[in-house]
Amino acid sequence: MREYYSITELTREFDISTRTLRFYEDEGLVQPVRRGRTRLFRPSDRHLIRQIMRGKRLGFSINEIREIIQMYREPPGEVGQLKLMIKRIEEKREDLRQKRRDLEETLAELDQAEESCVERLVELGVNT
Amino acid sequence: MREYYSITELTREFDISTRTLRFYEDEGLVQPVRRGRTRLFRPSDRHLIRQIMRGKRLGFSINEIREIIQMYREPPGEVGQLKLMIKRIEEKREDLRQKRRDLEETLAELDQAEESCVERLVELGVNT
DNA sequence: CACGCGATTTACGTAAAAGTCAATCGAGCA
DNA sequence: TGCTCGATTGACTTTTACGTAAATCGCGTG
Repeated sequence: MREYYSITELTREFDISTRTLRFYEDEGLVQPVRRGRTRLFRPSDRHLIRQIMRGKRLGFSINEIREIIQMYREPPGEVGQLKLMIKRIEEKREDLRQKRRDLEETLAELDQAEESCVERLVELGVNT
Repeated sequence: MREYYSITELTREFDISTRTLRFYEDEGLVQPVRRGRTRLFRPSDRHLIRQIMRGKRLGFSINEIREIIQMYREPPGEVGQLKLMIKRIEEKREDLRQKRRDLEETLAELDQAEESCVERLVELGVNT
């Protein structure tokens, strides 16, 4: 496990720009340490970036991603906070289950669309 | 099956604004017919809106949604176009499969996060 | 017919998520 | 010391997906 990653290493790995990583830092999503002014990203930051990219692919906004990331952290110590956290986690999970239904429906429709295309090709006598 | 829906009916059903529906019309996603200047949405438009909302929840842009919707239409008549269409459909499906992996991973992590919270509650001796 | 009310059009505004550009910095090295 | 090259900072710009406001239209009702 590497100790530090440079900003350009990570931009290449995740195919994003330096501007994007700095934006995520401004937004408090990652907190690279500094040597002078240069950012040094640790494995934990790298892991966070991976989670951010996942969230982006699923269509979550930066704020939603921030909320999700907070859920992965150590549970709070106070009972009220804990119960609130559990409620929020359950809400996010319901959100994801809706996305899953949307996803399966879309996949099914695309399957059908492809089948129609293949059928049409067969009709046209194309050697598949 | 109703013949026509008014714009406000649909804004209520899908919880979106009239501006949004007009925007989708400008973008060519729906094509309501007109009585005078008033838009009349048909069941097919309503179905399209349902598909648009699904796409939005999955984080697709308007352009991507437009592409997906085109895939649902009648297959093209020309062989080259058909093959191209099949290729595009396969790409979109790979996209969706990635989203599904992202989704399952996120759900798993949220499951774990909730479990941690519940454990913590038990430690604190809270009657669940 | 006047009125109210929903719908339309036109145009400008805005928030989110970066992109872009210019100036600057600092570390290594020849 | 001068140079290069990657990194940083700050400011401004852009794109997407609508929001909002103002003026207008037209239809049904009293």
